[in-house]
Amino acid sequence: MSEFFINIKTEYEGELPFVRVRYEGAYNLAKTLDCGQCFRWERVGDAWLGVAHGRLVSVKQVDGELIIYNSTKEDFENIWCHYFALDEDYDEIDRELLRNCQNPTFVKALNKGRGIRILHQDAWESVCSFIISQNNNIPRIKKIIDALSFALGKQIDTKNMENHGASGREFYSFPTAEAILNAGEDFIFSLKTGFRAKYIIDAAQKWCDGTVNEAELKQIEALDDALDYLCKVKGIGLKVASCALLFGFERRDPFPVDVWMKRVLDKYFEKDFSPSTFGKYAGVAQQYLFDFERNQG
DNA sequence: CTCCAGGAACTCC
DNA sequence: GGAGTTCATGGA
Repeated sequence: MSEFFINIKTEYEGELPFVRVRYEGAYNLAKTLDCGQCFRWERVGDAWLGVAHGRLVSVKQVDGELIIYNSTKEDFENIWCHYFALDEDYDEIDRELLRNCQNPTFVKALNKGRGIRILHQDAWESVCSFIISQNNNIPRIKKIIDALSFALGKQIDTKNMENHGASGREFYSFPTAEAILNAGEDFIFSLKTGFRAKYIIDAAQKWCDGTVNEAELKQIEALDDALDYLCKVKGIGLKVASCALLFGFERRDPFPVDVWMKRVLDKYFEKDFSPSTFGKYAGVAQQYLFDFERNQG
């Protein structure tokens, strides 16, 4: 995969390292970071500032390139190339989806949504974030995740990032399961998590004691088995499990069905349509349809 | 005031 | 095994 980007080199803006990446195929950074799959990015001018995998970076898209500030060539190869899905061939993914489904609304959604990519987020962060997402709206999900991170995460150095929106601010990594478990349910509840506090604690408990093991879960091939595995956690049902697997466990076959997706399927698809029709990239199709129903329809 | 938000557990039948 | 209710919170 790194041969795609063989010519990437670390450049500097003052003492701030950055990389410039010419990507292959369609890429829509704004939609990718603002389509509801992630909750820790904010727009700063023409760039996006955010924390992922315990690091603070600023990203912008310009003339067929992504520029990632506060990243060296090594960070790019080890973290950001995969995180931003720059190592995947979305032209091929789109072709595969269109081979499997010619529903006119889906074709329209794909054409409008082309460039959305599914990030590769941290597994625990995905599990926890989508527990918080249940019966909640995106602005408030972000608030709660910020509060959790501020209270229990590790502070991140903002050195050299002052000119990218970090001036006078503090940034924190997403807290580990251990940190959340140690904080206790009452504290988690005090961060306005509501009825989800006990679910977050149960997830942290099972993550820490090995009942839910990231490596083990990633080994499971059958989607239904992986969903069942995550549903061992109280507060994780089919939809949250699907999101967590899609966004945090390297899978592209889960198809999360939420209130928006129910509307789409109800309005534009035949009654007995199964999302498995989309095949191994069903999750990408879901993102196109989600974007279509929320922002285009 | 009511309704809703990237739902899931619980309680009935 | 479905249908209805409940759960915190905040914004529209």
